[in-house]
Amino acid sequence: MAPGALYWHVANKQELLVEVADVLLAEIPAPPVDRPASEALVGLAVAVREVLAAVPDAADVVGLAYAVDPGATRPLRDLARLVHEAGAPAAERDEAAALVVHHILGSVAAQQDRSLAATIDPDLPAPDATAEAKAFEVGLSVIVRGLTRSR
Amino acid sequence: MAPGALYWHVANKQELLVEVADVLLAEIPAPPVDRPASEALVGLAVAVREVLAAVPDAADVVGLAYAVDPGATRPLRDLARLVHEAGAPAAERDEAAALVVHHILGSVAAQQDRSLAATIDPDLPAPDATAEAKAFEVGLSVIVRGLTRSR
DNA sequence: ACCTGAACACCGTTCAAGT
DNA sequence: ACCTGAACACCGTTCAAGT
Repeated sequence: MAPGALYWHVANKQELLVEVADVLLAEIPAPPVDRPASEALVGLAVAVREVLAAVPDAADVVGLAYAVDPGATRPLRDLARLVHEAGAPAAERDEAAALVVHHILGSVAAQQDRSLAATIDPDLPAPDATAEAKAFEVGLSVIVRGLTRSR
Repeated sequence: MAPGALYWHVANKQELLVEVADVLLAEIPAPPVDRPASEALVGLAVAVREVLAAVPDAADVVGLAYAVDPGATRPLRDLARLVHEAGAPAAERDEAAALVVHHILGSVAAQQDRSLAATIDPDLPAPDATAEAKAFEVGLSVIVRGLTRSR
């Protein structure tokens, strides 16, 4: 297809990227209902992070879509609901959910930045995926503590 | 000056933006020593966010620099120290500091994304800077609670 | 309805030539 | 040492013309 053909389907590049982000997030399974909210929240956040970590530039794309419409995708709506059930007051639900999303996207972007930097400059160490995931979960646990503390 | 003249001073645009970010971060005052760490942490995070929000692409640029070398700039070193003093165990200090940085950069990127989207699509609301700052502080307070809870 | 092909403006970058 | 001016490749977007 010629590049210009895309503009029959979307108004601009941003709109295209939003649809790409939707497709990426759609393959994430719904969180379990028979678990504590804080536990389900951690599981969902880890799942979202895993999916995005595999896709170059995923953080930018999803970040743009989320910034424009935070409730556009089901996994991120689930995330906001679980944040509330895990202890965030209703009035602070969206702000606390944004914190979780920022941590996910920041973690993905940092890992991809380190990976890119390592291929450009061979002196730099390539990131270890399991260590990155573990560091992410440490930050997550700080958030979860902050949420449960607030009810 | 002609645009090409810049390339006598820097290798590429990314390097230029890194220097811009460094200059901006450098003018952030050191946190006060006569205040509780959690309070100083909030003040510093807010100051960093304010400065970066004014610079296009600041989140990407600082994110890349931080991913490669988290301790490169003084304000971000101060941030990691205050995170520790606010309650993060030494073993989790860097991971908790990364959480704060992710929240700062995510908040800045989201605000700039929304601003850009509003100029492209006039139906979308332009972001309100003070509301954005307030939402950021709600997330920050969740982090601070999670930190103080962990000691 | 959907696509091609050619065009346009814009931008990051290079480089020979100037002072 | 530092800058200009012209060039280049690349990319987002438009649009008339095709099927």
